Order: sequence, then C-alpha cells, then structure tokens
Amino acid sequence: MSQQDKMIEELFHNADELTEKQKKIVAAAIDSFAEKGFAATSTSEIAKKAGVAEGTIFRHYKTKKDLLVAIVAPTMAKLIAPFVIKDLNKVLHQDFERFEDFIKAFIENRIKFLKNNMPLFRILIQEIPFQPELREQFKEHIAQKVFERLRQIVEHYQAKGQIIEMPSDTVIRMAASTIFGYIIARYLLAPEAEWDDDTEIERTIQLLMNGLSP
Amino acid sequence: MSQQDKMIEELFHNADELTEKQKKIVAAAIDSFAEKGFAATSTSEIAKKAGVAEGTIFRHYKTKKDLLVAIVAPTMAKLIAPFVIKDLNKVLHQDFERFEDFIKAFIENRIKFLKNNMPLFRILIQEIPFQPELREQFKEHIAQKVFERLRQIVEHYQAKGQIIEMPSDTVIRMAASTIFGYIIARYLLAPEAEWDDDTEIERTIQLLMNGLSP
Amino acid sequence: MSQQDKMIEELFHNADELTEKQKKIVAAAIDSFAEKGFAATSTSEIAKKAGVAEGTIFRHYKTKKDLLVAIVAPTMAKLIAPFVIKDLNKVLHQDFERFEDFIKAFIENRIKFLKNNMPLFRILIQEIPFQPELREQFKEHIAQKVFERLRQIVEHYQAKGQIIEMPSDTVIRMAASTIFGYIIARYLLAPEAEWDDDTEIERTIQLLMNGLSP
Amino acid sequence: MSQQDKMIEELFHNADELTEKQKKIVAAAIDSFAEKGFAATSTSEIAKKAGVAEGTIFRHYKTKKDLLVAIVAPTMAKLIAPFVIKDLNKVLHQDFERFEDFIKAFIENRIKFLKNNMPLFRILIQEIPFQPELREQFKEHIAQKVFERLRQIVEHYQAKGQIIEMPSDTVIRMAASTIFGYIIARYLLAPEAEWDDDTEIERTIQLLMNGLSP
DNA sequence: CATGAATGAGGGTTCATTCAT
DNA sequence: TATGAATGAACCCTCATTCAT
Repeated sequence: MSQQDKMIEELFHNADELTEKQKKIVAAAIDSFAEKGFAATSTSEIAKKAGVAEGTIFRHYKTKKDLLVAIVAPTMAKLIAPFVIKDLNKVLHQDFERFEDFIKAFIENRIKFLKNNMPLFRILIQEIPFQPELREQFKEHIAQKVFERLRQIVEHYQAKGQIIEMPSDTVIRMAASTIFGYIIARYLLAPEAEWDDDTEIERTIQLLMNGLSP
Repeated sequence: MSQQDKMIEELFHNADELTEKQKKIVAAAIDSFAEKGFAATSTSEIAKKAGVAEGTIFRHYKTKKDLLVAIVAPTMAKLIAPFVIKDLNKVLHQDFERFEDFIKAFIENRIKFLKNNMPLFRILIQEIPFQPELREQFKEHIAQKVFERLRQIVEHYQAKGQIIEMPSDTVIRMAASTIFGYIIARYLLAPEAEWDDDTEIERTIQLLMNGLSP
Repeated sequence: MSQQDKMIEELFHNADELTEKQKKIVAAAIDSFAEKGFAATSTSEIAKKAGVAEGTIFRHYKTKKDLLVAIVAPTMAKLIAPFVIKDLNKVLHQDFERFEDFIKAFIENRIKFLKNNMPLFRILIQEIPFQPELREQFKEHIAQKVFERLRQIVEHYQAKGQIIEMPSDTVIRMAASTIFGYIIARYLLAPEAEWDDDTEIERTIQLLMNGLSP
Repeated sequence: MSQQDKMIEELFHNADELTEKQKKIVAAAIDSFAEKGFAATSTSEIAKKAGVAEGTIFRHYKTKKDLLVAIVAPTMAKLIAPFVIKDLNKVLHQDFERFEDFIKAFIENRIKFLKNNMPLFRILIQEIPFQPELREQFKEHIAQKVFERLRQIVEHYQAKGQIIEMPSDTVIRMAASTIFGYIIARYLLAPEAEWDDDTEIERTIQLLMNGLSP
C-alpha cells in the first residue's frame, strides 16, 4: 500500500463508503489538481489516470467541482481537528506546563500530518483563493473555530507570563507565518534540497521562543 | 490616472512601447487573472473588459500564456530589483550600520512596493506553481541572484556580530516567512480587518530582532 | 385505483403479462413522454419516477424505443378497434338507419375513449411524425384498414342518399378534421377553458350534417 | 435560388442582417428540426449539413434553443400577420361583402403562405407543445391578438346575418379545424397522394358555408 | 494596427445500454 | 427477476487562436 493510498485511507476511510473506483478517482484527482491546478485539469485526464470511464466520475461526483470539494473538505477538517477537541484546556494544563513544550508538540504533530498529505495541502492553499465554496468553508472553520481556540491558548500562556503581552492575533499571525513558512519552504519550494529537519524545526522554535518571550 | 494605471505605468513603461490598447489589455488581464486565476480566465473576457477585439490581444501577445508572462516577468524583476543593484555592500556600510535599521528600511520599502502591486503579487504567487516557465524564471532570478545577495547580507551582519550564528539560509527563510506572512495576512487573507500597520510592522521586526540576535 | 391505472389496465391488461414494476414503468413513461416528448425524456428519469432501477426498464424493453412502441402500438389498436369488427355493416343496418345517428354514436364513443387516454393520444400524435416505426404501423392500420372501412361506411350512406355525392376520401377528411379539431382544441389546446361539451358536440355534428347533406 | 432559400429570404430578410453562413445554418436547422424534431437533432449534425464549424452556430445563436426560437418566432409572426393589420374592418367592408368571399380569399392566402413554408409550419406545430418559450409566444400572439380579431370578424358577419348565431369561439374552432385539417392532410399526412387542390378547397369552403349559414 | 467571424479541438456532462451481483 | 455501477459515445457549448478584411 503506497503512501498515496494510506493518505487517502486516512482521510476518507472514515466515511468508509468509498468504492475501489472512487478511491482511484480521488487519487488521480489529487495528483492532477496538485500538479496543474483544478481549472487546468480535465475530467478526461483524471478518468484516464484513474483507469475508469469518464462517466464513472460523474456517477460519484455530480460535477467536477463536487469532486474538488469532496477532496478538500475532509482535508480541512483533519487539518484543524486538534483545535476542536473538547478538553484542550485540560490537555494544556496537564501536558504542557510550558509554552515551549506545547508549541513543540504542536508543530511536530501538524508537520507530520501535512508531510503525509502534502498534495492535499497544496490543493488546499492553491484552490481556496479561487473557489468561493472552499473559501466559505475555510472562513467558517478556520476563522471562527480555530482562531477562537488559538486566542484562548495564547491568552492562557500570556496569563502564565510565558508569552509577551501583545494582541493575541498578532502572536498567532507570527507563529503561523513561521510555521507555514517552514513547511512551504521545506516541502513545496525546495523539497529537493538537503534539510536537517530536526535542527531546522529546533531553530524555528527558538526564533519563536526568543521573539515571543516577555 | 488611477492606482491601477500608475502600477502599470511603473512596471511596463520602461519598455515604453505599450500601445494604449495594450495597456488596457494588460490592466484587464491583471484584474481577471488575480481574481479567477489564469486558467479560469478566457481571452474573450479579457478582450471585453479591455474594450478591444479578441484578435487584438493576439496581435500583441502570441498566446494567452505569453500575456501572463509579459505581466509576471517585469513584476518579478521589479520585486527583486533592490537585490541586484551593484553597490549593495556600499549601501549597507554607509546607510545601515545596524541590522535592525537595514531590515526596517528593507521591509518598509518592499511592503510599499507590494501594496501598490497587490494584484500582480497575487498572480505571481498563484501562478508560479502551475507555470513551468514562470517557475524557471523565478528559480533563476530568486534562487540564484537574490539568494546569493541575501546570503552576503546575512553574513555581513553575522560578521558584525549582529545576527546569531546559524546557516544563512535558515536566517533568510525565517525572515522571509515572517515578512511574507505579514503581507499575505494583511493584504490577501484579511484585507478588510482593521490593521494598525505601523505597530504590526514594528512588532514583526521585534520578533525578528529578538529571534535573530546573538 | 387511479384513472391512470385504469387506463393502463384497459390498454395493456389484455396481454396480461405486465409485472407490477412493468406497469409502473409504463405509467411513468406515458407521463414523461406526453409532457416532454420521447427524445427529451431520459430513461433514468423514467426509472426514478417509476421507482425501479434503470436496468429494470431494459430487462422488459430492449431499447427505449421499444418502450415507446409498447406504449403506442396498443393505443393505436384500441383507437381503431371499432373499425375492425367484422360485422360492421350489420351494425350499421340494424342500429344506425340514419347517418346522423351513426356519426353521433361514433363521435361520442371515440371521444370518451380518447378523453380517458389523453396522454396516450398526445404521445401518439406527437411521436408519429418522428418515429418511422410508428409511422409504418399507423399507415398500415389506419390508411389501409380503417380508411377502407370508412370508405365503405361513407358509400353506404351515400347510397342511401344521406350524404352528398363527393369522393368518400374528401368526406372522411372533412369529418375527421372536424372531430379531431374538437378533441385537440378541447383537451390539448384549451383544456382549462370552460366547455359545455354536450352543446359543442351537438354543434359540431350539426356542422357536419349541414355540410354533408345532399 | 431554391424554394428553401426563397422561404428563408422571405422570413428573415426583413431583419436583413443574416450572414451567408447564418442562412446556411438556419436552412440546415429547419431541415433537421422538421425531419427529426428539435430534441433529436444535434448541433453537430446541423453544422455538418450547413457546411460550417460547430462553433459557428454558437457564435450566432447562444444556445441550440435560441436557434429554434430564431426560426420559429418570425414564422409565427408572418403566419398571423394578416390578423394584425390595422384596418381589417375597412378591408372587410370594401372587399368582402359576403362571408364566403372573405373565407375564400383568406384560405387561399394562408394556404399559399403555409405551402411555401411547410417545414417551418411543421416545426411550429411539432415544437410548440414542448417548448414553454414558444408556447408563451404562441399564447400571447394567437390567443390574444388573433383570437380577438377572429371574434370581431365572426361577429361582423353574424351581424350581417351571414353566419349562424352561435358563440364566435365555436365558429372559429370549426373553421380552423376544417382549414388546418385540410392543410395537414394535404401537406403533411398524404403529400404524395394526388390532390385536386382547387376542388378540395372549394368543397371545404362549401362544407363551412353550408354548416355555418343561418 | 485592429477587427471579429470562423474554426475545430476539447471542455464538462448526460445518456442509453450492459452486466456482474 | 431486479439491481445499479460502469461504460464511452455523443451531447451542447467554450475556448484560444487564425486570418481576411
């Protein structure tokens, strides 16, 4: 079972109602969407790559855009899953006394997830600007739920005197920039370069810690 | 003369051989490419928006992709212009004794440029992943020339003991993440939000200074 | 049991081998064919309306056109049934001494039949122009058998001096025009209008009687 | 110049803005629509028959249905043109003292028109039941304007004691049935048969005169 | 130089029909 | 017998590009 298959398994197995053909369609679509973009990918190309008839795609997904949404929506959900668990505060108290520990665990966890789902992440960030439907979902989930949580977390550590006093939104923006900057550089811009991942992550965290400490 | 016109004037006037019609075509194309993406924009739409016949576009630009390149290439050139001036080192010595001063001046200068050319910047980052031709230009110019220069600058300030000892690439990546993170958040993700720009930039620089100081 | 069901019962029960599902298919097909025409009706639509799987249709009718023929053929047969009874002449002598009585009884009988089968009649006249197969059947049955009989009837009453001397085909055409004209106006063109049916039929017969009397 | 061409010339020349290609498209469409029906005719077939590229059709007619409407609408207009002239009453008084003269002139005029435009008439009556847009136009023009006029005419001759006292709608229905019955039989059902047109029309008028005289 | 009619390949989607279950 | 997933040809329509005017 390939990495691609595992990725699909992980993201879509939940619903568990994906036909074998459907999985092939999804895999082919992810491939092409990530490489050439949604608009420049033809359904006939997806069908050929998936080894199914073009009509089969439309039996499972009413439109080409439906196929995109069916791919991106669960990706978005999984990406933000850690932020919507109920007892996040308890977790913070018990497991992460220090902000540094938290951010470290958090970065490692999300990087691992994204590394395993890079083509999906790529589609996500490439298509959100163009698809109002995705943008809506994104705003609703990220802007409202996730941001809410992140603010709480920042304020939690600010209250403990571990983060500089500064609007939480600014803190979030800076942390996010740093983290996504690393991921994008590492996996999208220069995936071929040699990376000492542990050290790079370590340094990235250091930047944040130095920059955000009171 | 509108902001849009000035932007075009600034970027394309150099060549100076742009017909009135050509300018309208470029303006319309920038508009549509930024909004819907290159692949999802039709030449007929551009023609209509520009108020010219469809054939006129192809008289000036052999293909639709040529039009894109004609738009993106000078943008890229202008964006990196400050890095390719000859006597950069002299400038550094004379004007920016401290790294903080340099980064401050630099950020402000480039942000101003991008703010005035946001649709172009948008097209740039949205289409580079899909257009091999653009990617090639990007790699050649950025990866080779700009990166070269940035390394020199970082090492210049490291030698002066103002930047932590760390591979210069890492320093560049972190600085770039932070700066672009701000620009993208400010102008693309949440342009409608209220931003206290000066303070935000100030804080962003502080993050970098704290994080990168020895 | 609805009117629709009765209609189907009457027309198809003879063969008597219609499954429950088959009846539903036929009912759904009649509905859609009458409303949107044969060519514009999809088998999937029929299947959905009938509450069966698409495959089921093709188990009973080899092609979509077969389904149409299976619907239209018996309709045509029933429509012309009165003309193919063997002892028509005997009937004429015994029951209808006067042409007026005959035409009255005849009109009322056929109008009643068509009223009960209006969607079928609609399909009949709408699809015959387009389906060579139906046209063939129509010609064979109507043009040859029915016309033959009608000529005999006309000549029968001409011999009795009750119909003007005139080619029988012309008489038939004029009578048919008048009768079908009424039916089409009454049930297809203006079914919503208020109609005093008895009076209208009475007047229509008067027109014919006045027009065809010697 | 063929009969087909003349027909098109007559119906569409007014607007006068039909390209040579457009005329070919219209001619081909009339041909196919009349023969196989609108829904069963493909645009590729029309293009091939017209000797143009498929795209050319859509440059002139936004959709396939637009093409149909562009064909049927002027036909309908021409068909009812005689009813919308302003001084119809004056015409009646001056030229047609007797109802018989009027109906004779009228029938001959409209039959001549329809004979020259039979494929168009065919499309008209075959597609009106399926195309709400056409039905709407038909209702608006025929039901409202034409019917209004016909009622006036009937009442005009009733007042002169030349038509039996009877609701004018009934008179119209019967006259229309008879006339269209002739046309349909003559040109659509049995165009191959030998017809003595003058005699048939004479007899048809006699039927009406006898039937409608007081 | 500018036009816009014309092109035909290719787009997304629907369809009647088949066949393994 | 009934199903409905699968098919791929054909559908209507859009597109980037050409070229005569």
